[in-house]
Amino acid sequence: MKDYLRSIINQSLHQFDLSDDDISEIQIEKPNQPEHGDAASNIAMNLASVLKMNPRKIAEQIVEELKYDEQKIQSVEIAGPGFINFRFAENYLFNQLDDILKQGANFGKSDALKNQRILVEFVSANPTGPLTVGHGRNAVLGDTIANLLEWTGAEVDREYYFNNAGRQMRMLGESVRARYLQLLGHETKLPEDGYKGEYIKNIAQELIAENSDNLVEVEEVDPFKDKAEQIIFNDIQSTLKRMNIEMDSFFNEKEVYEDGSINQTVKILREKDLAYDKDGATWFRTTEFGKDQDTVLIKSSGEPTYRLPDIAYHANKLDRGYDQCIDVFGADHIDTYPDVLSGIEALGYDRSKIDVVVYQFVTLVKDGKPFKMSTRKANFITLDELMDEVGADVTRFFFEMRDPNTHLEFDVGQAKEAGEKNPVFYLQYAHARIHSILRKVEQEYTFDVEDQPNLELLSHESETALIKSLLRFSEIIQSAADSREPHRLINYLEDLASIFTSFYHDCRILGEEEGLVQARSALAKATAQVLANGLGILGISAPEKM
RNA sequence: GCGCCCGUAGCUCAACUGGAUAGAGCAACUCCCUUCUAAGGAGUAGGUUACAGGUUCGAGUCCUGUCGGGCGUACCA
Repeated sequence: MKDYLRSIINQSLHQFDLSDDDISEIQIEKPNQPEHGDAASNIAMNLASVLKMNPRKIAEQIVEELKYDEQKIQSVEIAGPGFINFRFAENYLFNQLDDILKQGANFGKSDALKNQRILVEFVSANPTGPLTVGHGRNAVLGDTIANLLEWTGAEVDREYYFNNAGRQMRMLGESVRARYLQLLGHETKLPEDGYKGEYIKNIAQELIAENSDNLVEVEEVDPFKDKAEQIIFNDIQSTLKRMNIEMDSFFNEKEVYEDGSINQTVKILREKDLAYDKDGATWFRTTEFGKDQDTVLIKSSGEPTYRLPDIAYHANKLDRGYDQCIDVFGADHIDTYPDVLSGIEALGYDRSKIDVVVYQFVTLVKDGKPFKMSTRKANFITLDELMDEVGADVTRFFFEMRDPNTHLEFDVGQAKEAGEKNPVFYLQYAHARIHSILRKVEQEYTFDVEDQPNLELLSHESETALIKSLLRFSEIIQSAADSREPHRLINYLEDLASIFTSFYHDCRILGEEEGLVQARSALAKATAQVLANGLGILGISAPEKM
């Protein structure tokens, strides 16, 4: 519809002497006030300065020349400072409703990103412990953004990047060893900065079960570290699965060392004089890219900092032919990505292909008090524990319901009191309610399959409002995908559910004249479909009974 | 000090990327279950969008400054 409105406005604009630049962007919006119609354009106001004319005058001229299909548009009005307001024709609404029913589970999909291959990298937690609430936001945002992109036609891969080498992993191994020895009765202390979580003991138990005390004399940390990694990764995978998340690939940082791309990266940077040696370390001239300081790529110990493999890894992604790479990470990593982009650019890649979604921290609120967490100190709440308390659907919903860019307060109490105060249930309830009605309709009426419902019977204002709301679904998906903001979909679904509830109260289905029963059932069914499709994108179940 | 993000109803947050009268949910108050699920609905109250300037037809949204909060600012990840 928006495209149609753009095209007819564009036609009418030919009367003015305008360059293409001036009219490239014809904005169509849904007005806040219903009396302003179903769609509005501010084009006249935007052209006022270019044309040096009164915007209302421009609007009048546009409308005068406007040729539109009366099957689609019922009326066009000029209002306020120069808005052009459109009202949709009923026939158009009925046709579109019919279309929703025909498209069913596919309604809302588009091919806007057809043939685009997109890699979404998210979670990417190193296997040093179970996923915590902090990772939860990352995981859910990444997965939902991936879903949204798939619905707009892109071919999406989900990737988990990790590092199982380095100091943290050695520390993990040492922590397991200490617990192992302790459990076997040896006097030993957990290393300074060791991992104190209960899960370390469980890993040690596992080692005892498999090896009894055979590892007591072992010098290397590997048996402890490897076992820990294996158990923790299994745990992470099962947590993700529980949240309805399935990765397409796991990328080990080790790969960019082994295939030589680390060395290659440094070599190219040196050739371009963007890397140099100082104080025994290798530096990246990030000042060339607007930073205050240069950045160390390789420490004087010979060990690269994480920035170097990060750059090589992103080059690797682009080498794999992705048109767009999206990284999801927390605000604490905000400083690293400009360096990665600079690195990518220096290597000759198009930096605009890397897109970053930064989300702000999660504050867990329990018993009305904020709860600070740290993996190493072990006073964290794992995602699994959270899901034990509130369930997977609620967990996903809470992580999705806010703008990624603002702090998220996750009130466990509110989430748990799920019954009444929880917004997730409002959506699921609306869906279940519709199915409950449809079941009854099915019992009490038998409609001929060939007998098309007469949608023109849907003339109540609650019915019209509901149809209009349903029709917005595709563009909401589009905007949520473009902006990488899943909460827009939630806002929409809540609005839709609320509009449906008004319809539910105003318009009975059972007991009405048969044609009306059929038409309203069709509308209810379309609503359930959109709710189910939307919840599906969010990774939340759409129960038919509650 | 510098960089990024945030500041909207008592609380948690929206506001379609600059549009028309700033909206929801909790909490408070008043009503509504012989009617397809009351996990619901109708209504009342609650605001100088932190503050001060600026840009323009038009600002919660953009720019500058101030105040307040979060996160960074390592040869840690």
